[in-house]
Amino acid sequence: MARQSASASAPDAGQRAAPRSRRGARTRATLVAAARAVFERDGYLDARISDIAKEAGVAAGSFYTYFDSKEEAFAAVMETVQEDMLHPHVRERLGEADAATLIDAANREYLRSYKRNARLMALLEQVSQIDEEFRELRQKRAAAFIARNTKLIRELQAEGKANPDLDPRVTALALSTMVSRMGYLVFVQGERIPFERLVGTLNQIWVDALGLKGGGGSKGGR
Amino acid sequence: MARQSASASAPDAGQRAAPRSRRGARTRATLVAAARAVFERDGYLDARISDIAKEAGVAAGSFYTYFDSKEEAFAAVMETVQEDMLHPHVRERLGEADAATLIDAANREYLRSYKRNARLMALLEQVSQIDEEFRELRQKRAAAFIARNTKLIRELQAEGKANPDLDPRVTALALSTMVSRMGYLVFVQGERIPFERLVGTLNQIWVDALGLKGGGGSKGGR
Amino acid sequence: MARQSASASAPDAGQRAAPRSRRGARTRATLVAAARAVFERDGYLDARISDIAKEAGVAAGSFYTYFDSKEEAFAAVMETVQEDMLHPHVRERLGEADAATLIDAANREYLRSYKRNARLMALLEQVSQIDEEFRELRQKRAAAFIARNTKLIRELQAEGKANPDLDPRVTALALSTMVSRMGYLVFVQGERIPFERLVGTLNQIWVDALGLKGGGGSKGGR
Amino acid sequence: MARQSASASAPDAGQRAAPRSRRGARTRATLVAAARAVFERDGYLDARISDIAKEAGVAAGSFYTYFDSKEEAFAAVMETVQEDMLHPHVRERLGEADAATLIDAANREYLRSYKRNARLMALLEQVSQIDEEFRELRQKRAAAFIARNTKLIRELQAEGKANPDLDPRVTALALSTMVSRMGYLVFVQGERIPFERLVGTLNQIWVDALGLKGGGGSKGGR
DNA sequence: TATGAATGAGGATTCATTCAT
DNA sequence: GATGAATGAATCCTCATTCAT
Repeated sequence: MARQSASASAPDAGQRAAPRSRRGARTRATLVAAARAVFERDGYLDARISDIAKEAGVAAGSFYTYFDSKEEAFAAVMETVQEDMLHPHVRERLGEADAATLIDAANREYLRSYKRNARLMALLEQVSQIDEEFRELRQKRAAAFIARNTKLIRELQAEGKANPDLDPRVTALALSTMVSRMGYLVFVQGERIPFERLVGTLNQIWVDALGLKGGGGSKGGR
Repeated sequence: MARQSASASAPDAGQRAAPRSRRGARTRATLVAAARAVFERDGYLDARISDIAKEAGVAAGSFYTYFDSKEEAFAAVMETVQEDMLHPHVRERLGEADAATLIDAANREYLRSYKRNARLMALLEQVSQIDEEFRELRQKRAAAFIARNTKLIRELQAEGKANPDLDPRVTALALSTMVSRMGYLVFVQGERIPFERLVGTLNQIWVDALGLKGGGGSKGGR
Repeated sequence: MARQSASASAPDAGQRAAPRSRRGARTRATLVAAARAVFERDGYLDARISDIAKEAGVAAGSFYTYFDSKEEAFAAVMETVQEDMLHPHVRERLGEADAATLIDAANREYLRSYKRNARLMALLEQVSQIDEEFRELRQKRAAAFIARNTKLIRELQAEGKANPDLDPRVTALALSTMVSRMGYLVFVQGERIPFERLVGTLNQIWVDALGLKGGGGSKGGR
Repeated sequence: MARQSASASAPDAGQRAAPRSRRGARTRATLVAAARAVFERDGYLDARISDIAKEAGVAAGSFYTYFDSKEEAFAAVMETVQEDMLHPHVRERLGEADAATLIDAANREYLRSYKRNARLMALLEQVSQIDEEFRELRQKRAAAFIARNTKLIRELQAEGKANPDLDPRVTALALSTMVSRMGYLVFVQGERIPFERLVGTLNQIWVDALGLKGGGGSKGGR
């Protein structure tokens, strides 16, 4: 699994030069935090630049010292969670665990971080529907997950552990999308499903869909 | 399965009285068609009332003879596809077919109509991120599907045909969401998957996830 | 001398459609008059759209019903004086007068209309230094004069009445420019020269420079 | 002809004290050069203080160590060409040459320096239309030329070499203005006239307009 | 002197909605 | 019903100038 630097998938074309003084860096950070607060409170569309500045306690014009536009400020906010959303490195941590364990860890990890950053995920979902650039950003991120899972399915098939009839890419797409969307439904839309039941059911669907043989069916929301 | 009148799930608070004259009805229809065209062309946010009026060949003010707002016009547009999106009554048509056949028919039907109305589905997705009212509309629609599928799973479990360990509702949610989201990915986002492979793979995941016994596994994107 | 329609040399690309109602036409005219007043009072750069609207007694936004920008409003103002500035048709009026008489009439006419429209000419001069589009407009206008005078000199040379050694175009340029610039100095900059002395001196320079033979040297600021 | 110190005609009210340190003098010079470059590149109106500072490689605030405003910086730029634009002292150099020779030398000299400093002359022309102060500066400069030429015409008339009927001042104004404006047309506006033809034609007009007797008519754009 | 961040006044512009004809 | 003009609230954004370090 290739490591991806957080900044690689961020749209950073046209970003302002970093502040040159310590004071500037501080102000910029304040603005990013303020932007996050305002975005989460008002939503992307209703967030006004002047409110972000006010929230940060700076003059309206100072916003433009650091960002050219609301989009750029939003991108800066998203960068602050890149690290947390990207991660799992599940495999490295688990070593040579069996497939079901791996899947459980990945789903669990993913949904946990979805929960942690639910408001921002909701925002990204919203902004993706509004701004082409962020639609692409989101897609690129998703693509990384899909690619990883496609590879996983291929390997399991090669090892004779998973149903060889499946199209690895389409299956990975469907199952990944399912997990991601359930995160949205539960943590953003407020669909009431206990965390363990959520993870367990999704794990089970993965395991059954892949037709995993051997290994522990011990997980699952049963 | 209860029939739902098309208007039942539409937000109809504040809707204007229907036009009384024949001319009025014609103008209203023209405006709805124009609204659809403009929404599909420019997206919801960038669609201007004046553009809709222009597209319809009427004066800007005339828009307000029939709608109070952009939202209302959008609702009117969505109503025109209700019938097509609401659908399948698969069961009625198929009679007592086996579960796999039923599932195939339902998924196939759903994805076909998704494809047919892709641009509007994209719009609904967009508007749902912007307007609370339409978020609810979409959720209500989805709820109808989920309820139906929950019931289906319960019945299959009762008949001993499906894995009794599954939580019927969570499973229905996950699998339905998966199908719906794949429709979005393929027909809106442009993810390139051949139709039969798409349907086949999704069917297969349903069948495997439910642990269906007996009946035809003949379908499937293999 | 070819007739030129007033609109031919005006930059009308991108102009708004003409008002469709009588009321609209009235408001537009009011705005043009207000724009002229504000431009003359404050100069082009300091004229604010909102002041023009206020002067016209309409809401700020109404300006944009008729013009897209300050430039367009200025163009509309200039069009109202096109007719007056373009004209002379001196020759038609005078018939076959001798050259000196013709020159006197042309210069006299030109300077009179310069005086009448001095404030607008000053504005055009200013705007020409600021806006490329109007620089070209002014140049095109000047070119019409130059062309006419070039032709006049050629004809006089052909008839043996003017110094054949002169380059007709360069001479026409120099002499025309001289008249035009003197108009600016006297009527805009406020250089104090009595009108008759101004016209007389310029006529004399034309006559002497062209080396006109025969005909009346009776004019001249002597 | 009275010598004029370069600074005499510059608006020096409010000018900052000269830099005291050697470093200061260097920075100031850098800023003046940068200002010239930016003015010539962007025009006066579009030139931003911050761009001048950037061009000079100093912080924005440093600009204000040396100038109070854009106007003052522009004045400083103009001062650097004063010497070159201020003229010829033709007479001193030529001694008692005849009038035609004198005129040729003056026009030639003037147009040459106009060509050399065309971009700055264009700027001065532009700024004169924008800033009262510089309008006056330009007028004062022109006045010096006019005065000199008025005097020249008077002397020629007194010596019986020039047409005694001419109003010396108006004639000087018209002829000087003509030369200056032709410089603008050719070197700024890009009117295509070969230098010798330009000078020759203008000389000829001067000679003919003054009715110069005796001396060489050898010059002229023939 | 130099730095570069912070300030904030000031106008442009858009468009949903109203309304007189 | 239809018209299309009029309204004006609501932000955006720029950039000269100041000032703490």
